[in-house]
Amino acid sequence: MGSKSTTKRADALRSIEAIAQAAAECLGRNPEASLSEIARAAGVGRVTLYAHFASRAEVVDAAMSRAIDRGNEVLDTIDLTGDPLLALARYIEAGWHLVDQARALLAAAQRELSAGRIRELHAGPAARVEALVARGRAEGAFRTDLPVAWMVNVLHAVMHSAADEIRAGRLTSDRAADHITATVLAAFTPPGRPVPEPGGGA
Amino acid sequence: MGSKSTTKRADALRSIEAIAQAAAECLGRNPEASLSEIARAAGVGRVTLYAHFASRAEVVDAAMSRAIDRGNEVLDTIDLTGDPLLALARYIEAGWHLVDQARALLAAAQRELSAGRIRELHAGPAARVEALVARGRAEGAFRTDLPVAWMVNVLHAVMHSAADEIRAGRLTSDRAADHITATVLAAFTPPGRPVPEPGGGA
DNA sequence: GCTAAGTCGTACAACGCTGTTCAGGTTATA
DNA sequence: TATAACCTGAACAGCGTTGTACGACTTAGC
Repeated sequence: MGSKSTTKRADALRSIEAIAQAAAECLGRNPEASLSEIARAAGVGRVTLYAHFASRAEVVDAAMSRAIDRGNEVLDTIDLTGDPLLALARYIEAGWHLVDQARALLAAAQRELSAGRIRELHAGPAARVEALVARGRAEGAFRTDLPVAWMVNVLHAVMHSAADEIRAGRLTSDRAADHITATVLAAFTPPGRPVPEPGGGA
Repeated sequence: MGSKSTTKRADALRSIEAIAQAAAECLGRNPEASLSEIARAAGVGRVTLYAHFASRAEVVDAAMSRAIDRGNEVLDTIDLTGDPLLALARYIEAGWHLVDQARALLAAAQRELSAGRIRELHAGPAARVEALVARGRAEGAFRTDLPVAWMVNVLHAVMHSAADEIRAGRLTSDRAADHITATVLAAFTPPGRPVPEPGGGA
């Protein structure tokens, strides 16, 4: 069943895409954005939105899925092998603003979607970062006196913190990655070992 | 004018206090808590709430002021002099959960109050922490290759992160302060210098 | 060019929240 | 104990949101 339902008009597919994209943008800015706002941002009537998505939850789910996919695409282009310090620096450089947009979206999702669905969506990208941290610990590059989950959380917390600073006008976008990297690499350094010099390495 | 209005019944003062306290609690849990919810939590009728506060904004302001006052009281009991590392550890130990409750409250305030009013309320406590960080830098205990504002932000971000982890059930409350301290002290260590051993010091 | 799929604006009902009014009951305070 | 201050529930208007229904228009696809 469902093999013939592929008969969607190109017109409709374009609308669905526009809505999902607008939803990701609007909810990324404000987790409480209304469906009217999203429809308007998509250049589509509010009724049209309801023609494709039965409820608000479905719209949020679509936006979330879209953002996760985008994130996975970006993550795929990053080399997370080799020296864990450099790998982490590459991850931060490429992903900090992407991770930030996902946060507000996540806030919307947490009110609209089931906890299981959220875990299901979030699991993929999270696993890769966890693996990187775990490898860094195993190779002696990162400290092991704190849980992996805690370290991953710190990493993301500092990324979000940078986004907040930018929104507040206290930090410029081009310096964000350097600040985050310097901070996190120091936080991850094993006790007793010297903190790496920023920009120094290789 | 207004000199005779001191004639408030003890009854009324108790209600106002109960409402402010309930508001701080409810908004601390959920920034979108309705006034009905707050009134119910205060054990007071919704109309009574409007008898004392003209608008939602006034309730939020009262809750925020209350939380700030409480924070200042706690901060006053903490010795922020001496070794900056130990002072920072003392600050974290005493204030991390207090700072966390203030966050959700701040989120409510940012939607209801003017930016100026928020700065006015927030300035006091923020200044003390900034001073501590600045002193630590001047004495060579903390790194100086990152802005003070950024370091303060990192400190708070990691505190909030701990609160999130507790809510998610991945961290127990009694270990939070140790994790935060170990992480932040490492993040603040000047490049090239060894990160302090957790619990080591004095 | 015909037809069905898609879109549009308007309008509707239902809901929850805010803020106000009113009439009647309770309690502090002098 | 008298009285004014206080508290209360119920009820109302106004607003924005969600979700649905309708009739008319436009467009994709054969």
